[in-house]
Amino acid sequence: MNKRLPALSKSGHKELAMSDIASKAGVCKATVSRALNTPERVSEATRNKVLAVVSEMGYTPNKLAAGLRQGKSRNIAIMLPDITNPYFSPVIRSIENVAHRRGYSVILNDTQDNPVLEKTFAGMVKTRQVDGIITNSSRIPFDIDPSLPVEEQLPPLVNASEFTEIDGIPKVGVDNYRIGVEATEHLLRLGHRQIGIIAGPDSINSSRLRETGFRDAMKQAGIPVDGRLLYHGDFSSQSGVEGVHRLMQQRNRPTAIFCFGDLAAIGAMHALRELEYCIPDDVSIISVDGIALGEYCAPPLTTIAQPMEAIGEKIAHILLDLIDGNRPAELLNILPHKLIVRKSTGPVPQP
Amino acid sequence: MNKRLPALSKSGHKELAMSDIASKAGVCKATVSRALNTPERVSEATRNKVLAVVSEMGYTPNKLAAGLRQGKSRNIAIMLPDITNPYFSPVIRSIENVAHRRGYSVILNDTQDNPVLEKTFAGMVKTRQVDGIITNSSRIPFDIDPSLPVEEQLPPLVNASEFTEIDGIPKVGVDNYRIGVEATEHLLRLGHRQIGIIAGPDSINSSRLRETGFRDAMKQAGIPVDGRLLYHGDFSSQSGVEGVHRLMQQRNRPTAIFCFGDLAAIGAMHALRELEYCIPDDVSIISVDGIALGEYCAPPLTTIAQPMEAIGEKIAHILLDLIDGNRPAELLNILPHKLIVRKSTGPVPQP
DNA sequence: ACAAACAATGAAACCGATTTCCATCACTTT
DNA sequence: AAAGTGATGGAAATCGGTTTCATTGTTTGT
Repeated sequence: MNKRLPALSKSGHKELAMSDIASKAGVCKATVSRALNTPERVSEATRNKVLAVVSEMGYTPNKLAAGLRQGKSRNIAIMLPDITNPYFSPVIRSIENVAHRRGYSVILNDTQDNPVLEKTFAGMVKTRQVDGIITNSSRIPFDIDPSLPVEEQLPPLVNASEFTEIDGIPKVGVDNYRIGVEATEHLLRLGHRQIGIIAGPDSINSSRLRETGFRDAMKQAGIPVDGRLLYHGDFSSQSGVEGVHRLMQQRNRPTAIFCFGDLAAIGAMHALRELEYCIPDDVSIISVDGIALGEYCAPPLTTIAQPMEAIGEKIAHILLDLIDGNRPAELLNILPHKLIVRKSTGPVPQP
Repeated sequence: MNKRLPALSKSGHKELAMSDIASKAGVCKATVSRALNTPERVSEATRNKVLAVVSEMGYTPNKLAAGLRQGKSRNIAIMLPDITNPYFSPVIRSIENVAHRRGYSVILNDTQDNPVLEKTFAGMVKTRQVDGIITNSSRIPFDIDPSLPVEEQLPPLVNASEFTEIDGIPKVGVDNYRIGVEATEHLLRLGHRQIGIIAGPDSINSSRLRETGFRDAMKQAGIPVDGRLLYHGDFSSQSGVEGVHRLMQQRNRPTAIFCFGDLAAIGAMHALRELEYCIPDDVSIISVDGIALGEYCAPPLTTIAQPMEAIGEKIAHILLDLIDGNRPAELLNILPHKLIVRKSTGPVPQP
């Protein structure tokens, strides 16, 4: 039927191969490869000749071929539960920046927090499509045999933001327990005693840790925690709305709400405004993340900011070091968070 | 010095190759390949035997090798000016979804709107790292010879959101002129006569088009456009703040502002609140994009929403079709936008 | 019953780089 | 002057698949 065409590109000519450069320059392929990759191993004269031909003909080596030979794709993958959460954007951006500087490209995987998809994407390292993986999940998408050392069973892997319990895996993130404590302490300092939380799912580590920090800070201050003031959402704005509805209908209404993510806080503030509560005069709101938009909320959001850029850079460097065969100096990398006090928190209302 | 180790993986064993499966199954490589890729070309008995060995040994083919032979990486790249803009997230997510369903992975490139970086990333198609590219820019990062047909000079490429003037390139986006017209008409319908705009850079096509739509709608209504009510920012929230400062200090203050992006609108609303203007009682705000957060603004943002998911899907399908050698039915794909009226626009204030 | 068509599979070429191994050749060194 | 050293670069192996081509055995058609 349809005659098979020779493997030509659309424009009708085959892509240049290294052998074309070699013959044009009157050397062999190996020399071209050396001139390009290890210039010091080739005489200056030859190198210049080769390089001239290369740029004259506009040659670019085929990375798939190089990758096949070297067993490296020079790609890394980043798996995230939800690319729509603005928390991730700056992290991704700095990962991408570092990767690019170090000669790697970044493949993005939105897993929707779905373990099946996580496993699928994790397969990309077996297929050599990527050399390493960044996960933002408390699950790691590989089966490990607990009787053997973890490092020997895993590909280059960095666990970011959300930590697995498994040891031996490099982790980069913040101290969620301290964040929980400090957010609560900020509210306590302002005189709040009825404090509600809009947490994340209990299955999520960072959420549990923040909650523990909250409880410990409350206990420290000698204030009993009212279980009805604890709402578990999913970090979304919508869950912030629902959390406020739930919390504000309690007899013992909170005068302050600690949201476990800026997105939820934005939803919470929206719901409070709709219910005609004033922020912070009736209810204070504090949250965690430090997304750029927090500054433009009504009122501007008090939040504990995570150093997203620094996190991204650290993640990328550790992963690429791992790929280069270098274990990181520290397995657990906790980066400093920072309380940013804006207008959404204020003194407890006088009754 | 350091003895070169044999090419073993960390866990001390070489990755399985197709030949291992072949010998274990008592067939040749070609048959394994066929059993995996074109099962109908292999007898049922052989196929089952091969598949059994494959799953028993946990074999996954090396995609770099396949890619090299086929001249395809099964990766696509998406270049964006700023991954931090929440407009892009849903677009990326649906591109990624479609790509995944069709067997492709997505490489992300944050170009920071930098033409040099754009060219660098565009090089990924020459190196065979990706099979096609999605650009969100009015520049295309390839040199084209105007005397030759465009299609023959370019790799599979889809131009999204921001269009180049060059014909012959598949484009997916919205009708920015109509968006400009309709946003303006909405304000006119509410009785506004002094309308300001916080536009994007004049170098950006979509911004110019929206501005033209705005001007035409004004002319249609017989209202002269006051040049001092036209502010050109960069779509950022900060530029929204600055735009408001500029616009509200004019003698002829606007009673409504049309922002060319939700992020800018959020900044604008923030600045208005700080200056103690009421929205929409003193000033109405309308914008374009339809990011999720618009619903949670104070007040909720009236905006002309772009169908981000649909855009992403269309982009991905066209690009992958192009890679498969199929030209799209339409080069210019304009998807329907939708005015979402919320609380940030209202009738013109009575003086 | 015999040619033609077809299905199933193996052998080998191929994709395009990198890397190993080896042969030169020019210098030192003794 | 012989031997050792280092720089240079070519030939060929290699990475791990896919695809072409040839071979064999089995149907089908007349």
